[in-house]
Amino acid sequence: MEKFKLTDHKKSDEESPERRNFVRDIVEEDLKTDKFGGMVHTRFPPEPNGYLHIGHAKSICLNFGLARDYKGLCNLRFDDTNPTKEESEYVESIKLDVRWLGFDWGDREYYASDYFDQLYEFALTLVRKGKAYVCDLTGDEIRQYRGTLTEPGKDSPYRNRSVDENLDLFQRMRKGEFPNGSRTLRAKIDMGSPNINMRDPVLYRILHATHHRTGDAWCIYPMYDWAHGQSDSIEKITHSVCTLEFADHRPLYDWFLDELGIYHSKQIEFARLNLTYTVMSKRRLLLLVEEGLVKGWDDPRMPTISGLRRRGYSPESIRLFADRIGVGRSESTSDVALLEDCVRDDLNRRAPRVMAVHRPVKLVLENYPEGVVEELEAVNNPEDHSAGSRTIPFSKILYIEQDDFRENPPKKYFRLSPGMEVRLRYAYIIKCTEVIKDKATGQILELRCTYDPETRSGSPQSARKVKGTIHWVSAAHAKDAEVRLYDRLFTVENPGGDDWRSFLNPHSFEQVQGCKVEPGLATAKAGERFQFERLGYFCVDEDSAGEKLVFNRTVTLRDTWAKMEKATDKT
RNA sequence: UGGGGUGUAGCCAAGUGGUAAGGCAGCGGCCUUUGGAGCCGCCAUUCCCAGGUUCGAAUCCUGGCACCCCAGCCA
Repeated sequence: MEKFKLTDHKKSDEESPERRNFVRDIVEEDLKTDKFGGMVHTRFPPEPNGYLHIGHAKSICLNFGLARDYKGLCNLRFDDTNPTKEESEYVESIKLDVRWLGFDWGDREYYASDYFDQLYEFALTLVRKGKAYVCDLTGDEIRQYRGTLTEPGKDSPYRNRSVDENLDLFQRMRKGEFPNGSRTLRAKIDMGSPNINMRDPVLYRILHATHHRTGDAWCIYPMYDWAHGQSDSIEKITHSVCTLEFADHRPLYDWFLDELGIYHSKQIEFARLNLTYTVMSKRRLLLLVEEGLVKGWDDPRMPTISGLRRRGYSPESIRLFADRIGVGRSESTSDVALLEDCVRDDLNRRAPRVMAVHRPVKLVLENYPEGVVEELEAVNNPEDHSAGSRTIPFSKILYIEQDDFRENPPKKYFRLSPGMEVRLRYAYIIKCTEVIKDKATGQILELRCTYDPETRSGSPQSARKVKGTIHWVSAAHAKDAEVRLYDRLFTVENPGGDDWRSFLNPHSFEQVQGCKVEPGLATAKAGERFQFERLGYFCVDEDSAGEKLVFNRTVTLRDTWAKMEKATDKT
């Protein structure tokens, strides 16, 4: 259909070479010096204690992206060393999210808990070397002995137990002879270290708890520091990428690997993602869910992968975002507008166009014949010739957007108003002749218009210049739909402090009933994405069923008119 | 005088001694049967500050300043 302009566009950023970042520099340098035998093997190590969010997506894209680009591998490893917080439900959601994002870990699905035996053996090795001891101090005492940020700690009175005694005690810890919290296994390093992580860190704690995978096989569980690096080593991870707060742990990470004399992975820290107008910590996200401030982990307002998915974000758009924000070591907060730009960028190329009216107002074409229905051709996607076209019904009674009519139009308002002309997309040019209102309330009930039969789309007369084009739907043929509009979850860029909840945006969710959509949408399936012309990108919600159509607004289209109005409001 | 880290535009971010990429946001304009998309242009004489080295410094040196992280038997 050549009468409508089809646009060409530059190719996706995703297809262009990856941008430079310091992690890639390190990897390339290691490849050049053959530090890891030419291998690149990364891992994504989530703790299954919550749902993944967009910050995890950054890490996933980094780790799996490194493996992809340097012909290496990336493992999925669950860091499940704390049975009191972890659940299988989270394992499943994490796997689904990583897969949905487009990454594949092959058969390399690992669990730190797979290594409990090995880790225990490693601990025995350390004990035998005199580099670890069983400590009977209570939690409180350990804290007191640890010293402070500015004062060194002091040695535990149990620090110099004999190897034999340590061996005996540790084995009995493992057998379950002692109650929770009564003893720990600690590394013997340096209580005077300026790095608190080196002040005899706890390796094992006693926890009589059922683990989601190992059941009751264990009652001692390894701490993060003890489990993580050794797990990396067991898997022969070359580059162990983690977030900045673990930089202080690196000396300990290295110490364990050196003492054990095993494969030495390299830990590299990068800055975690922060996003404006939302919160990202698992703790806060959990609170939002638990306190019912949102409808669940997959509430479309949540920055979780599942929330973004339900909102209509595509995996491509999230990967594009990850590429565009880059990877660095300086703490930063990315503008959510960039994320929004990424979905628009992706969906603009791919989402079929469709006409839908949010808040309908009836429009009657006085000079249009009664009972006639025309089938008009409409382009499915002006960005994609191959998407073809469809046919949409047109008749005497239509619905248009309330917002597309103003009785007293402001300057530069190009839409419909009394006596003015406007084009109905893919149809005719019409003129408004009368406004019928409710006498009591003044509410507009109906617009009376005439159409110009010469201007049917595609005819020579249709080339006539008219300021505005609006969307519409034929009243008799339209399907009813519910549309859910979402806005930013918070009203401020950085909702921090104890009262962060007070910045929740009361208008972040609006449910609009009685929307009218073109008939072809009746068969749309959950997850399908569309552009509602002039309004935004929408996707079919999973609540959609049979006759009941439900759409989520992913993001609005860029709206320069709204921007202009807002600007003039201010002056 | 605890340790670790970071400071390049409103937000991200390249830059690795040779005269400040790119994206988002913003601002103009063109084009348009989506006020969409696309296209064009503008947007850091200066890189936290102050000294120094050098023909030449965001890059090197010295000294400051600011911010973030660490005192879980969480990860």
